[in-house]
Amino acid sequence: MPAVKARAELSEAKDQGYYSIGKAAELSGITPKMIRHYESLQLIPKAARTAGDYRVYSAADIHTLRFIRRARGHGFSMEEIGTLLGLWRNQRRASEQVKRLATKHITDLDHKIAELQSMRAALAELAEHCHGDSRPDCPILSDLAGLPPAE
Amino acid sequence: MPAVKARAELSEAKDQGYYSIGKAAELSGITPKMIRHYESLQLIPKAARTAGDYRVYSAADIHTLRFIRRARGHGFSMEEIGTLLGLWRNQRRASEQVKRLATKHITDLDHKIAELQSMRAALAELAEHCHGDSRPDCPILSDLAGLPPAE
DNA sequence: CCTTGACCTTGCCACCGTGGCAAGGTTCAT
DNA sequence: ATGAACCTTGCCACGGTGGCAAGGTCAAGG
Repeated sequence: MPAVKARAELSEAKDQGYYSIGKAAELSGITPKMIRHYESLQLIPKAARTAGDYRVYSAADIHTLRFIRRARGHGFSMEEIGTLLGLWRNQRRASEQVKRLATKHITDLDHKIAELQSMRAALAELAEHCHGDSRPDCPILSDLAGLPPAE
Repeated sequence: MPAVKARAELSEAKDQGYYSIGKAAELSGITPKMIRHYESLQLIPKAARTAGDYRVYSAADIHTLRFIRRARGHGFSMEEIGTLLGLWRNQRRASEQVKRLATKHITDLDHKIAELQSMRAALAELAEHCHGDSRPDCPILSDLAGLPPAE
């Protein structure tokens, strides 16, 4: 008897406020591919399935996916997002835990920013002294070669 | 007849100023693993081999490896480094080409820096308003959930 | 001569986050 | 009933790096 209702199950699901993975992707801004990936990482619970084995998502699931998308936007790693989701779902969390995670992430970002900035500064300095014309002499290459800027 | 000289070939090579991959790694600051990887990417030419199939490196090879290490330190991608190596080896290059590559890379760095900085600013703002105590209310989670900072 | 240990060889798997493609199944509208 | 649009799983790729395993080579010392 599952076969009987199978044919219409997806549209039934739609009627009841459930979404296919494509629709969930559209609503959350996460590709179907990544939604499946997050499921495999156990970031999100296994989606319910129709008789035809299609995943279906509730409005609450979409909400979770949006949460993930925003967290990615802040640069959190998948692992951190897993923790954040746990805290979000736990009504008895302490805001201290969230803040600690965020603060740690901010210092990570600071390190990355500082690293990129020092690369940028070094390169800008070199590029500034490069003629940038048809001559071969170039302080950038000299630097990479480990020579004094022999310009 | 290769078998005759095989036994001593590595030490012979050493006498002639050639280095094993481990020594090259030590001198260049690049792990043996990555040296092999760069070879497979054709970033560096295939190393010569002893009769025992050990790779051997000349002082010039070490120089190239150092070049790569410095370029990585400036954040250039492998592909960009390939181009830089080509320019370095080409006596008739125009410094303009090098400068263009570097300038492009600087703007890439600027984009990344700006992205990280905006993440950092947003998070810092949220974290600042988080009590960070035992209470569950947290503007960081509210933000991720897409809610107004309901604090 | 033979052993020992340090080094080398190749090859495969992992990370992270994402994208692509292929081969097949389902659903829906015409 | 057919075709288009969607879904399913599974594998491969990127970049750049690390790890591990199973085997070969080399130098030194008993």
